[in-house]
Amino acid sequence: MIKEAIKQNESQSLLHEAGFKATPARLALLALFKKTGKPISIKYIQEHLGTKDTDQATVYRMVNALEQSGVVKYVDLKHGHGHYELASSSHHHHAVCEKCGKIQDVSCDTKTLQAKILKSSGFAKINEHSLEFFGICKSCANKVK
Amino acid sequence: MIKEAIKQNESQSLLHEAGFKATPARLALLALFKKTGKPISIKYIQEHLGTKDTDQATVYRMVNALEQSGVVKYVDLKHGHGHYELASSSHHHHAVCEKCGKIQDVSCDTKTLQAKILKSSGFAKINEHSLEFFGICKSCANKVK
DNA sequence: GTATGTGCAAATCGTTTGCAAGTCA
DNA sequence: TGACTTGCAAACGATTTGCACATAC
Repeated sequence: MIKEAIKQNESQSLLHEAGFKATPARLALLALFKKTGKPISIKYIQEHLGTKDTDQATVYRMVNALEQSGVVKYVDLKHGHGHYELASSSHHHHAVCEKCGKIQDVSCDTKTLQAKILKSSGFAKINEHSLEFFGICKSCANKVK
Repeated sequence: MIKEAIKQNESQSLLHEAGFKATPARLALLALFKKTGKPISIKYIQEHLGTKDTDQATVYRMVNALEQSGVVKYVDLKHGHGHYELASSSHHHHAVCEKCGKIQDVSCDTKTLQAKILKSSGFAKINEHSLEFFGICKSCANKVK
């Protein structure tokens, strides 16, 4: 598949540019991130990486390395463990359904928000912020009557 | 001290209303929350509860119980472990200095924010949100030149 | 007196690390 | 070849749990 080949090359370059070797596990990880498009857990990654098991330690190491180089982003969804997603997509946050766990992207006017905080907090610089919403999605609301 | 007595009675009623017994450890915990006024860690709680050591397990149990009854709030400051603060104070968020760990309260227009999200997310209800800022406070910025 | 709360130790969960062996460039 | 990666197992820190004892009401 030409399409697949292109995608793989993209990932390969991405890794090389970040200073990493393009190993099968890493390519599979990036493909998984692209495929799901949502924040996923370490466990989920492990179970969906491919046919052969990739060690937990390796998954953690890959994800941490990619996080430090800015390729992926850590997200805390209050599930007791971390979630990660590709950082490449535009800046956004999440709404998490407390019933079914469904995750919805939510846009965010970063500049306004951070500028406001900068003023009121007395900080010299705001590097980043986390913003997550927790509630009930419509389909769950309907189910429960 | 009359003032102390009043405070203790307040805490006592608070606990009773939430369905808990007013044990010394719990009263001390509430007093500590009131005194510090900032999100604190389990470790900090353990070390500052009073003269005699309170077991870790007890601290966790107290804090979880109080969280479930809505008396305290869990805050994730990306320190690798949870922080807690009294929920009674007005709704606000935090700016955390990545250098010195200083925590600054930040106000937040909850209604506007949640209403906006409600519209754009397609959720039936938003129960809560987390919003934390990470940056460099002024005194750290000055130190580093 | 009885339901709750506590201390202690062991268990569990998520995550990190040391080291020897394997792989990409 | 040589630096970077991986697997495995052990270590680790945060949090939870089982159980016998202690305490608030």
